[in-house]
Amino acid sequence: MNTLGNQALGAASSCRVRVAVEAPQHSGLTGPLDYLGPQDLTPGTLVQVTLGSRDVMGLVWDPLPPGQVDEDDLLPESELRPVGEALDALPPLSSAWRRLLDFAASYYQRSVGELALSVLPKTLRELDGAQLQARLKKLDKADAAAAKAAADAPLAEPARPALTAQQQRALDALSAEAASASPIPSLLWGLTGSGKTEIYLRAAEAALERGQQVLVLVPEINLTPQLEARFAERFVGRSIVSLHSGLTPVRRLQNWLAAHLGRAQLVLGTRLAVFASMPRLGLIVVDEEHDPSYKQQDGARYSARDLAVYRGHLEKIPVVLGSATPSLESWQHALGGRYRRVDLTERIGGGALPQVRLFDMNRLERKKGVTTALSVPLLDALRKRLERGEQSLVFLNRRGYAPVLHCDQCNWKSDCPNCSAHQVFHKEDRTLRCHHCGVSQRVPRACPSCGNPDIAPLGRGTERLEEQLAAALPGARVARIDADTTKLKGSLEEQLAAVHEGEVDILVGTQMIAKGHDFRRITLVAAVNPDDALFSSDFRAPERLFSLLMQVGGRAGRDAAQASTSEMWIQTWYPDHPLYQSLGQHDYEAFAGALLRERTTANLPPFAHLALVRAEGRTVEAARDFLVAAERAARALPLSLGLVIYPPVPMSMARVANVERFQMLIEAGNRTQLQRFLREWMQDLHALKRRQKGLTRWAVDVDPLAI
DNA sequence: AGCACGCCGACT
DNA sequence: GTCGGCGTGCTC
Repeated sequence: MNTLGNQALGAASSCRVRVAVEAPQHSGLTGPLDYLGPQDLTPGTLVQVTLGSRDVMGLVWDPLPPGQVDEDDLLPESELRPVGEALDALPPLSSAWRRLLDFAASYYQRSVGELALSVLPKTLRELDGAQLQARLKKLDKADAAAAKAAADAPLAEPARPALTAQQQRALDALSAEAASASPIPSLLWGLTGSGKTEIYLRAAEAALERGQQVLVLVPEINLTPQLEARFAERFVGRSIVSLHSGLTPVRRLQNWLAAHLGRAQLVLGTRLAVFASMPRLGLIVVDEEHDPSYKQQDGARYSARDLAVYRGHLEKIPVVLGSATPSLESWQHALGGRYRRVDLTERIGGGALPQVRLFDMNRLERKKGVTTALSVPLLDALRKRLERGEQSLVFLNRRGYAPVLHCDQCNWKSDCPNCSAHQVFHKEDRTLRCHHCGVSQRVPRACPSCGNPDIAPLGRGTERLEEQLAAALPGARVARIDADTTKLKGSLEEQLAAVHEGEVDILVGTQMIAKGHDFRRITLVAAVNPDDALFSSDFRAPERLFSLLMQVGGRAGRDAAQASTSEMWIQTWYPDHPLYQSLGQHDYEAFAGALLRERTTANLPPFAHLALVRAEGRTVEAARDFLVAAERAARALPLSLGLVIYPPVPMSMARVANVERFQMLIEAGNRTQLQRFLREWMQDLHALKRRQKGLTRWAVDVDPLAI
């Protein structure tokens, strides 16, 4: 690395520079490392540095305030290595951005370097100075051309629908917040179809007019094109880019640069976009803020929604969190006044929410050996839609034909050889497949254990439901949309188009069809077997079920003319369950209230703060022993009152792909307490890891979604 | 995580 | 003799 020495020597004087380097979490290196660099090296600049024997990308970090420097910990300058080439063609990442990353790294217990570098586009990390300059020049040219084209084209005034009185009030509330010197986040609580997107558009418009950039987060990649189209239509001539993991590397770099250089006025993206560098950021929108996809599930397990709120606080800009069924965390914040609640309770255009009918499955006469997936009244209701030429949607969140094959002579079940789960029977291709590790085999002709030829499917998935519907309703055009029918690229769009074209009478699907798609002609939605989630060990399962059913229900009655006749059927063995009762009234508020009371007594979030340490090993012992040692280390730390350490237990899915998994839970009364404890404990865990043989991985999950 | 260093077995 | 197996430990 010759180029670097020259540059370091060329500067008037070299001094100690802190550089966040791309060292993985497991190195145990947390903070930035010290290097020697020119005095005028601006924090936020990308630099090439040597780490051990290899060259890695680093990011110049802020010097420690003099009071915080621990002289004893400091390596003497003579042992520091010089920084390499600086990519100073790129404007430095801002101080606000660095503070966001400092916070995120420390909150989620990762090294800043690892986090900061991992949220930059891969291509950027691989570029050298000359390549970067070439890229920037190319971008300049493209920009100039686009600007010229925009100037030449007459600006058509986009159609802006008139706001309802309620929307106007909501927008006024958001504007008031935007005008505040340090705004608090707004929780936009709006039913499906109540016009939340229009509010986002108007709020964005106001920010753009102030010359600011706007960041809009959505939970899933497949929701970006839709929203992007909506924004593009409204903001003709403005520069809109998207940021998500589905982009090609070069595209991702281009879009990231456009945001970083302040040229993209709107940035739309999934959770990783919360780290987009935006110098004039003026508004952050988090759509469907309750969605679990905002929580990263590997690497640094951050919550993009929570970081969006923190970022808004840092930059003193408004944050809008939108949802029909807010997370209990956000709801509680709104109740406590930390967020401003803004309500949209009416559907646009006079549409009504479907009437909810709870069908009590206990009323079915039970015939031996007959699986009654579909009740007679539901079939009648479906038949009625069929006769009227209306569409129905039947929702079952379980793909495949049947979740398990069973031999009733010897009690054999189609267990997965690698996981603590059943292999699912897929009739279409005659396979048994594990949905966790992917292992697949042909369906056996007879019981592999006792030879009984009469092995039978137990329970039902979407494949079987499709079959049963077709048999029960001759002549109906039944279609199925789930992960199996949409494996090919573009096939989801294709199948949705067929539904829109009216080529389908009854659509069977998993939660895939719950989100975003605006089916105009559906007047009946049925959930045939939603009960499982009521008794899940996951304490957030009811919240998710409510939200999912609300969302699925929202697919019906979008067309005002048919809204009055639209229905949502729920087949349940527990029609009196409070969740269904609240759902029947479309009463999220009552439901949230009841859940919050439960959470208070059970001391669960949002009233407690949790962290989970997970360990994976080749053997049960390896995974368990690591956590046993971790527990011992934890108890040796000075523990403050209210901090609870739970003993290690196997995860609910104890084995996946032949990996044994254990976890242990930490519960704290408040965030600071949890943070302080974790910071200490992490040191121990890094040390323990090195001594634990057979341990494949371990990770800490702060604010875990499921425990 | 990489990557080097190091200390033992089977090859040209 | 030395090529290479992957256990151990470090990276400013």
